Parts: sequence; structure tokens; C-alpha cells
Amino acid sequence: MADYDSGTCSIARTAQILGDRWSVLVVRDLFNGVRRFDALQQHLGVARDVLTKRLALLVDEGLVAKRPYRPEGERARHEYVLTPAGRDLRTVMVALMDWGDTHRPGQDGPPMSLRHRDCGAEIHAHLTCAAGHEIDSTTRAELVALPGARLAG
Amino acid sequence: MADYDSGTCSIARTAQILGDRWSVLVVRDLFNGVRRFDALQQHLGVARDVLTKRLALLVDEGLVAKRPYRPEGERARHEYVLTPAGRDLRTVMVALMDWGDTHRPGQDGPPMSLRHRDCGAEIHAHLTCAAGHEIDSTTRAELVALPGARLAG
DNA sequence: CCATCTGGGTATGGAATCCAAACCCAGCGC
DNA sequence: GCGCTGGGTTTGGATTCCATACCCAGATGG
Repeated sequence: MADYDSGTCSIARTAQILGDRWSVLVVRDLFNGVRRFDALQQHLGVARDVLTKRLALLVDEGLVAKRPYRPEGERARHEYVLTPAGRDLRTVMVALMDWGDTHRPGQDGPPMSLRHRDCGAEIHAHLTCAAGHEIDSTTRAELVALPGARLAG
Repeated sequence: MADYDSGTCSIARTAQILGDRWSVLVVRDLFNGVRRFDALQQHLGVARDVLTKRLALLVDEGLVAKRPYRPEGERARHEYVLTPAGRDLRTVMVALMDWGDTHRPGQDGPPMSLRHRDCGAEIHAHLTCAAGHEIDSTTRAELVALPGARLAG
């Protein structure tokens, strides 16, 4: 695959949006229901100007919507919420969380567990092929170039 | 969840390793069989010193092993290969790729397809709960704090 | 009306990173 | 010995990061 252009890959395109220390954590907090600038800033401990830039980028890329909202009898504020495209990152988030739980558990075990609200069972990410076979980390897979690929140059 | 320490989360711990523009792409190339420093450097277009640092970090974190190897009759070289922990990132990689294929497809459609070698069917990442229910992006889920969690301070 | 508080930012300046390009070193082939 | 190649390290300038300080608009209080 080294013959194909590195930047034309979907992983590269996604990494261009999420590929810095904060974006992933911002998205995580948005999943967890944090919506306001100040709350994000304090919870993450990120510098304010960096958070401004990250949020602007995520809005630009269509993962986050910035909406005005007015709590009862207070003045108008902004809130940041995930768009459907942003919510589609849940699989990525859970995959990251699963990896961390397995390989960087901390002394007291995993800190959080994501549960299916209807049945209470834990949610995890995994791979299957379209024919229904489970793919574990030892299963052989192969990458096939499609018309959308471009040769490196 | 905003009451819990942001850094104690498994997503944060994983993002600390993968959270920059290059690490994810390095891991991707290693998955795709690129093993040598120069090949990585040229394919990714990353500055050499940055690649040196990223690889050192990935080795440090146990995702990558640096091994000497001697091709027939040539002198000894190094190669970089994923460890089992590194290979466990496949779910993350596929989830990133799936998101990019869906939301950043490019004009000519997805550039690559990952296939199960045994049956040829496409591989994708998805979420299920331990009870076997499929979780899509509209399914309600809840995050439960475990003993490993820490309150923010 | 004036002062104050609060959310959501900008502005500023120093530290850390990134990048490209140059340089270095060891082993081989000649 | 002389150059070529893989795998780096060095260097200097451009970005980005971070903490802190500052700013502005709309309540709120007097």
C-alpha cells in the first residue's frame, strides 16, 4: 500500500480532523453531555484560545453545531452539540476506550463503563466482516485499492 | 460525567499516545506492512526528526518494536513492527476509516477496502452490547462510573 | 443610572513543536 | 580510499501551545 498516496486515505482524512491532543477529548465531553464553553474549558484544562480554535474547526467540519440557547429567564448563551456526523464517531470513541481499558487500565481498573440503556450490558467495539465472521487481532485481512485511490506522487 | 477527572479516562490515556497528526498514520503504515524508517518518512512526508520522535514514543509505549534485521547479504538494518498491543489498535483504525469513508469520501468514493482474507467480505467496525444487541448511533447509552474513576480536582 | 458579575471569548508573550534542509556516521561495493 | 545508502541528529525559522490578562454584552442589584 506504500505505493498509494498517504493523504488520500480515509484514516488520514479523519486524523486530520481529530489528530491533535484535544479534539478527541472535546468530542468525548460533548458525548458526555458537556455543552458549554466554560464547562469544557474547565473540565479539560485546555487553554481558552485553543478550545476556541478546536471548536471552530469541529463546527467547520460539520461535527459540531453551535447553537444559541436561552435557559429559563437567563440571557442567551451558546451551546455546542454533536451533529449526526459527530455522533457517528461513537464507534471510534468506544474503540479508543476499549484499547485504553485493556492496555492502560490504571491501578483501579477501568474508570468508566458504557452500557446499553435498554438492557444494561456493556458496549464494546469490534470488527466483523460483511459475511458475519468475527475478526480478532490475529485474523488475516487484506487491503484492496479501489478506484478512489491515487498513486503516490 | 463532567465531575470526573478528564485525564483518568481511557480515551484520554489512548489519545495521549495517538493524539497528534502523525502517530495514527505511522500506525496505519505499520499495519500496511511498511517497516523501514525511510519508507515511512517518504510515504508520510513527515519531517525526519518528528518521525524519529514518534517512533521512539510508540516504542516506549509498547505499541511498536524496533528490531534489527539483516536482508540477505546486506548489512544490518532496523525495522519497526507492531507489537500485539499495537495490533489491537486495528479496531480503532477501522473505525476511523469507516468514518472517513462515510463522511469524507472524496470524489471517487472510498480509496481502500479492508477484506477478510478467508472470505473476501469487507470488514467494518461496529458496536454491540454484551447481550448481543447492535448499537447504532441513535441507541441510547449511559456511562457508568466504576471504582477506577476519580473525582475531578 | 452606575457598578458588578458571568459567559464566551481576544490579545499577548514566552515555551514547546514542527518543518525543511543540511549534516553525520557506519558498512558495503568498487 | 570514495562514494552510496539507511537511519538518523543538528540547526534555525515558522507555527502552535499555554497561561494569563484583558474585553464585551446582558443580566442583576442598588
